[in-house]
Amino acid sequence: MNRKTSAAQLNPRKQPAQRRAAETFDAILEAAAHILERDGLTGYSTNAIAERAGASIGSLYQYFPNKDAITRALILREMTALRDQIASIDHSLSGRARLQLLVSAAIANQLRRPVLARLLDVEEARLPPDENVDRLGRETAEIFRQILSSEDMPEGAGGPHTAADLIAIIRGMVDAAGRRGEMDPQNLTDRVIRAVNGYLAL
Amino acid sequence: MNRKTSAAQLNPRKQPAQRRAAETFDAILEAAAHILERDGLTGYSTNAIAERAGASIGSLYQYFPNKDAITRALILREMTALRDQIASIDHSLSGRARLQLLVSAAIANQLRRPVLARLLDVEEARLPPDENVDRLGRETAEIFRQILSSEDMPEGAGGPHTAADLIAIIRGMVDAAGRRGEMDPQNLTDRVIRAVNGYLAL
Amino acid sequence: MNRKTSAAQLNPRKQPAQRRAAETFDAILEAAAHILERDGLTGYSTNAIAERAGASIGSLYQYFPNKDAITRALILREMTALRDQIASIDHSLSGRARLQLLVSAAIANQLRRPVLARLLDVEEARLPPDENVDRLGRETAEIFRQILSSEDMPEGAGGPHTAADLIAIIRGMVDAAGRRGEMDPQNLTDRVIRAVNGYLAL
Amino acid sequence: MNRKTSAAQLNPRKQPAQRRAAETFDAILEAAAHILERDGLTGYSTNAIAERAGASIGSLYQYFPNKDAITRALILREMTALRDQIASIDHSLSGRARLQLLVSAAIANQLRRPVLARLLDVEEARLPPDENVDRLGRETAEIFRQILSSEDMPEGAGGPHTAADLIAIIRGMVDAAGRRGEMDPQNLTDRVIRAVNGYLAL
DNA sequence: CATGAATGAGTGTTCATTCAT
DNA sequence: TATGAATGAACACTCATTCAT
Repeated sequence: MNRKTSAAQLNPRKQPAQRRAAETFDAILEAAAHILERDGLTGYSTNAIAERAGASIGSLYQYFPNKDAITRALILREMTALRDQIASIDHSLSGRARLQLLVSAAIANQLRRPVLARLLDVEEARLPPDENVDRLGRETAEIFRQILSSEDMPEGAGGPHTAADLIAIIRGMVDAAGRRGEMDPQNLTDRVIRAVNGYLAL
Repeated sequence: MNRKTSAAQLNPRKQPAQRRAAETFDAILEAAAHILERDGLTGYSTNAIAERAGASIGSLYQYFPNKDAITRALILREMTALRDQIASIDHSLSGRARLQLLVSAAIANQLRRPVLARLLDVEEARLPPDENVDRLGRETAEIFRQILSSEDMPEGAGGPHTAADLIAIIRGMVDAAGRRGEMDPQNLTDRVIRAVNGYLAL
Repeated sequence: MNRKTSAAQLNPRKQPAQRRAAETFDAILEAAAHILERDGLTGYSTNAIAERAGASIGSLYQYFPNKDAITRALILREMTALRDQIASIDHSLSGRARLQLLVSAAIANQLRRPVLARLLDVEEARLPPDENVDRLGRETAEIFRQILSSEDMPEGAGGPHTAADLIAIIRGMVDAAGRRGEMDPQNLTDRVIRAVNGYLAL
Repeated sequence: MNRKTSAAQLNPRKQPAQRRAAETFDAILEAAAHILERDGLTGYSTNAIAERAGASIGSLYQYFPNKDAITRALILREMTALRDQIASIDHSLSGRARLQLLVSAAIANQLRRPVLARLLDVEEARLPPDENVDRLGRETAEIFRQILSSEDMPEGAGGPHTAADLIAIIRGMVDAAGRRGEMDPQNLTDRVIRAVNGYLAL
């Protein structure tokens, strides 16, 4: 896919301090998301992104040091959305209630833009590890773990792989359904929740 | 002067009739698998495949009409392995026993060469539909369905999405574990079986 | 990751708006003409054209979507030169006088760069029909027809094939002379005019 | 088109002494002619020729040292046909009568397989000069000259370029008609004869 | 002699990235 | 800072030709 990825160049170039800069930054990200959804990895080129964003290719490179940095920013954007959502779950609820909200949020996150989510998964696997992505992943897993270690949870629900397994089950099922063109999100959600509850022996 | 782009040449070019030909064919496939595992999609080029196979680029194109045909042959090879394995499960066993064997086979299949399996999944999603791949997929799902509709299986285990869901759960969990570099296959297998059984309410 | 072969991209990619762009565009065209003359179709490669034009291969593809588009632009350039020349013939002259000017212009056009003209004829026959080329051809034939249907022309001079026949006679004689390395253009012109007048029974 | 054309390798490799050899030789030539007519220069490859001839590519190279030698043999075959035809014109006829037969033969020769004739013209221009081709051309021109210098011919009909001019006129008109898809050979023949007679001031 | 698998230089084309304006 | 023309390494693929069997 890409030429060379010198390690130090994987994150956005500038903090978009000014309004206009932030707008261009977001426009590029959303353009990238759109192209990825509409044309897949095949059509995902920097020139296409810049054109769709209404920016010049030169401008794009003012905000991102290279193409992978755009992809990574997109991954971070989506991961952050999920993290924020599950971080806001009411702590006073029971473990079980919080778990249902957690799982629903994860499903919704994957189901909102399923094609984009799938391709970002693929890209995430291709990219070298990134500190920010890793940190967000750890934070998300930590929230899972807290909920899974509530009193009303079964023994062992808080095992070292549980959070990762749950996310993998959700992603796997939703991605596969998306590929098959499955259309009924409620039915899909029911099945995913069944799988998660079954895994947790709930 | 100009290229001809004959639309749908997606399958191997020649039946490897002679011994030497069959060897070259297999060498190319195995080289492709190796490159995919070692370098990912980034390094997966026809020239790299040919070099690794110890063949010239011209030879490669004697056996495959284009790059995608190599990938597809690889997908077929892996799918066939799984299909054959689960097709040989003893029909006289109980439904539950056959299901455990089925799931174990699927896990083993994904776990044998996890990186390869993952990337072939990605490529399969990108490639246009192929009759042979589709047929193999249908045959595999049919075997799932037969086992899931045994007498000792729960109601609704034979639902329209069950086979696909099970495969998605297995692939999702094993792929994610592979990405994290998880090392204990027995532990992973136990968790996958727990998830599958939970999903089936067994 | 395969090529897209968008079917009918046969015309220049960008209007050379800026000065520098126009220069590069022309440099590519003239380089293509030069290569064709010096090395024939054998040496007529995009890399050779770019190198001779002092441009990179990437630049070449900024101006032309593919190799055939270069050839077509060259054909149009030569056809336009002829059309413009004969379109400017003084309408107040007698039919016979205008015919002599017409034929002289056509001979001169073919004689100016005989090798190039010949090879462009060959390529034109190979290329799929193109609207612009066809239109120019029709416009040119129409001018022929107008002159041939003057009052002082013989009966039947305006027949449906007359324009095409005259062009074919001129091209055929001049091309063959060029191939034989004939050196005296005046002598050649005299013979061509004799053939044309003979054909028209003038 | 071709890689390298070492001068000494342009003619058939062996005199087809034995019957079987002669058959294969002819089969290859006719296959080449057929491919050229059906697929143009684009499809004119040694592998296609061998396949169509029912021979292996290895056999093809037993009879011809390289691809250009096939083309050249084809050119010789067609030139020989014309030369033989016009050589057999009855010497006791008047110059004018012999001329009409001559022109008719040349037209028929070009009209018999017009696409093939056109493409062989193109290839002849691309190939380096060849002794056999040159000799045949000289012989053909000599026959023209003899007829054109008959007593009943106009002054100057036997000029140094007359034979070449006549051939060029005929080829040019017939080729162009073929390209336009003209369908009425009698009408075309009439016009060609008019052009020839006009050129000769007959 | 015949075969056809193997070769590899060469071709057209793409696209991430740079830099003069 | 923004622009977009320019760059060129890299890629998929072809085809004339060779040579072991």
